[in-house]
Amino acid sequence: MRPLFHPSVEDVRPEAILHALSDPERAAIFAEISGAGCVQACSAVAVVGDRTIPKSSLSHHIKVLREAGLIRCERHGVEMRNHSRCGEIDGRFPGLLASILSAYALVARKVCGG
Amino acid sequence: MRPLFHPSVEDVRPEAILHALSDPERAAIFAEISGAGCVQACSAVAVVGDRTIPKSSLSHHIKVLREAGLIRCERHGVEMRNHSRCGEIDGRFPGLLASILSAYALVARKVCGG
DNA sequence: TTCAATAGTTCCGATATTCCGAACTATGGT
DNA sequence: ACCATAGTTCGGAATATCGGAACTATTGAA
Repeated sequence: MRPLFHPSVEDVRPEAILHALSDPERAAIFAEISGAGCVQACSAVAVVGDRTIPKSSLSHHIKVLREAGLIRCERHGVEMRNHSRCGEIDGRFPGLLASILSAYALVARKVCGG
Repeated sequence: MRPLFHPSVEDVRPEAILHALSDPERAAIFAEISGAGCVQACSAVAVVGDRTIPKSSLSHHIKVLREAGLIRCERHGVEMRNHSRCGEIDGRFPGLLASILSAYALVARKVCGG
């Protein structure tokens, strides 16, 4: 299998990032990947909140995140490992990802009453 | 004409903001409204870059920005005045709008070679 | 009050996107 | 070679977006 396409940092576009993260499920997936630094396998993030995401949808979400430049995906044996590109992106668009993830975290906290 | 719906600040959702600003034209419109503090009439923002936006599309963009909580719209006589709600939103999601607008500004600068 | 001009909204068909089950592909173990 | 595991692609239904044409709201003039 040929290596997956990843945009270089300088090709990353703000609209792609915002679009990718404008889906709360995708944002949650990205937050988990970023939090863990490296999340092993798509299946590891297949449950968001109380909903199990169908694997075709999950595959699509991962692809959107990858093509937006937000994550880096590598195959290790039979599974895929997803790494956040948070650091790279932050170098280019300082504070962007942090403020987006904080915004979602704030709302999640409120909704859950935690 | 009954007053337009505007969400209160605490009802503003991150996904709505990101979705609204994930369209570069809409982001440009919002940037202009925010820059001017108050932009008079939709027609004042009807040209983005080198493209003139059809008025039905513009009306739609303004509606999306309004319903996301990003702008406040008031009719003054025959025209609409659009105010940025940047301050309110920043109180709730600190740094979010600033980093998004900066990201777009950075890319625009690069593309235009200015 | 009637008419015209201006500013924006709504309608609706064409196009594009999203969602997800089913079928398919890739890799590792036996 | 075969099976199991992990993920991707296909395809069609549901949904969203775009924009021209028709419509509505407001002001000002006759």
